[in-house]
Amino acid sequence: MKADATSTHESGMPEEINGLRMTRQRQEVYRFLMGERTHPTANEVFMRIKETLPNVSLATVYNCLEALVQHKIVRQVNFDREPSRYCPNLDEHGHFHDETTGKIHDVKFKPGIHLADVLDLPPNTVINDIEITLRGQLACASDFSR
Amino acid sequence: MKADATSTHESGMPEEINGLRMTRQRQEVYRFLMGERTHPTANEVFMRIKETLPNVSLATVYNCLEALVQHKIVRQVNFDREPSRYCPNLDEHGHFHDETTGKIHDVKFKPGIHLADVLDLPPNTVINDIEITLRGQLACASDFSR
DNA sequence: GATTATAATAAGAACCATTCTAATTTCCCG
DNA sequence: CGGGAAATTAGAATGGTTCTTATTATAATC
Repeated sequence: MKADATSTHESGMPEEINGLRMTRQRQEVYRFLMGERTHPTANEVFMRIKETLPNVSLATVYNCLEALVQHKIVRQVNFDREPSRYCPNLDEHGHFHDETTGKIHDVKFKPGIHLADVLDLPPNTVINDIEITLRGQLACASDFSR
Repeated sequence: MKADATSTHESGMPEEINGLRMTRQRQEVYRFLMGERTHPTANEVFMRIKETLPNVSLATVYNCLEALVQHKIVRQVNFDREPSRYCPNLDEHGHFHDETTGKIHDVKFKPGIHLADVLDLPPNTVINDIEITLRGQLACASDFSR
């Protein structure tokens, strides 16, 4: 029932991103996502930022994530009907779920390729969002190192 | 608690598909999906086959759908976290969700293109499943007619 | 700087697609 | 036909997410 005395702007984060006011909670969610590359779920974000903001609520984490997604600051990634995951990589890319390790990796297109170019869509189709997800096994030595 | 006297094989359906015994319920689910191209949800399948099998249960519809999916007879299609939809088209293809009409359309690749070929994956990666979903608006006159 | 309006947050209840459980029925195979 | 395995049913349970309501923080205005 009682929110923190969340003095909002002590960190080096801008007051707004893409028109979204960066409250303390949104900052923490965003900062965590930027540092993580494991595509965490809402609950994982929640557990992690509770260390910094002990009174944060799960609902707020969902609210923050939704706001970040709607302002195109992070992307929401879904594998089948598993819990949604969140990704700060805004480049056009897909996601590979390694069934051996459980890890999720970003997958880029080969140079010069854009998905819309290889799909057989009617002319003038407007594409607002694309999601590409793969499941499989990575060869042992592979690590997607860049 | 009481199941129908479901005499199984009066129709022209094979007794097995891909090693899956085609019970009456599975037949009805499969037949409906083959006739529909609207990518129905489990509940839509349920409501429809209840007309033929009044005692069918929703759990059975889920069981049937899962069995059909696992035997690669139909595909499960997910848009974000909306209810799963089911698709009898087994060709490699994606799905376009038209936000204007709410309809879902199959999307083919341009001739000769395979998704795995345009992705930048480590060598020897095993891909078990690919899902491509798009959201957007179809130009007015377009209808994906083939 | 104080006041009011608007937006964001917190806590927990509610939602709903899906899965699970237990009992019953059907199918398969001798 | 009989026994065991598989499938079905109905309803309860699950769990990620959303909703509701009250409270708190921020922005706008005086």
